[in-house]
Amino acid sequence: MKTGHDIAMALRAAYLSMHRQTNSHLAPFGMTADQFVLLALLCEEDGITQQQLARCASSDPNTIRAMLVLLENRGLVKRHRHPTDGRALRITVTNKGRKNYAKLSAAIKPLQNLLSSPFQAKEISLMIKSLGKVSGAISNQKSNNQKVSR
Amino acid sequence: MKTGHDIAMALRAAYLSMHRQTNSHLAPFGMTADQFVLLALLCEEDGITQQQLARCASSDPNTIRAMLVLLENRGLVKRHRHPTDGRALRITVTNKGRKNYAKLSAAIKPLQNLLSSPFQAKEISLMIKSLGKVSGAISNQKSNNQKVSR
DNA sequence: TACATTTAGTACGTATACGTATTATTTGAG
DNA sequence: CTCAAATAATACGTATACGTACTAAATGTA
Repeated sequence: MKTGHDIAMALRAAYLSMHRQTNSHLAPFGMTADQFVLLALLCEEDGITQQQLARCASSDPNTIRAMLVLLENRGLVKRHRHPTDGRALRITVTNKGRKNYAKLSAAIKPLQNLLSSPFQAKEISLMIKSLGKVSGAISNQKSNNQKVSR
Repeated sequence: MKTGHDIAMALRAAYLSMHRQTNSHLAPFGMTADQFVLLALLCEEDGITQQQLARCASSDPNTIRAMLVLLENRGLVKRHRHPTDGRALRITVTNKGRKNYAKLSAAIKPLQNLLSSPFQAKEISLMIKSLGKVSGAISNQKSNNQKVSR
């Protein structure tokens, strides 16, 4: 009988494999898998804040900031003050960033196809739904620490 | 239509959520999710080498070494020279390590149950099988760089 | 046996993940 | 309007992930 621990180990193995392979595909272009995720999110929704980006990327503000600094130093994104919220920074993709994204996107297409190749369309949506259940079941757990009124 | 990219993002979200939650459950005991994985593997199969551990944990020798050094400094594992292979190190769990494992194992049981709770038994094995396909499809890709005879 | 090749481990550097603490700004209650 | 609470970003520290380069030991082959 498979347990939660088995799910965890399978998830770990799949994620780490994918991450490693993605990194090795993108390394020749001087980009990491995680940087590519940010760039992809930003190209879809330009001008969002670091906070929003952290949520979309399932990451946290500290990590996002560190990555954005690297991307900004390479001229792929820019961080502007938010017009109405003086605390926030809005992130936009530069032209160079968009060009890079297009190139990289093409470069990893084969890997993405490989990722979906062992599945039928139905299996894919089923797996994605299952992965969503995992995220959901677990992240709701956070509410313990979240609203401890002090 | 869901693509390889959608799989990747769902996998990322699920893994990172799980990892974060596991860490926060284990932090009160001074242990990380990844250290727990090593300890669990070693309790199952005591005396394996760092290489084998790297494979079982879907990780790499550098990472494994760093983690084992931390665990050894806390007296949870020991690294002995392999009796017949002078290059290898065999890792064993100490009594303290086993006691810790038992305690931690109990501590994260609720989280593991939560992880499997949104699923029926069949769904679980299906998801694990799918995750295995992902790992398999992708890690075979490595053969490109693997056997370039020079 | 001699030597090229492979393998296990290590050293070092960069990128991520994320907890905790701090600062600046916004928001909301009175 | 005033001030406490919430929020966005940042600074800093530790742990992981992993590439590359190196050393030592094992192995296979001439």
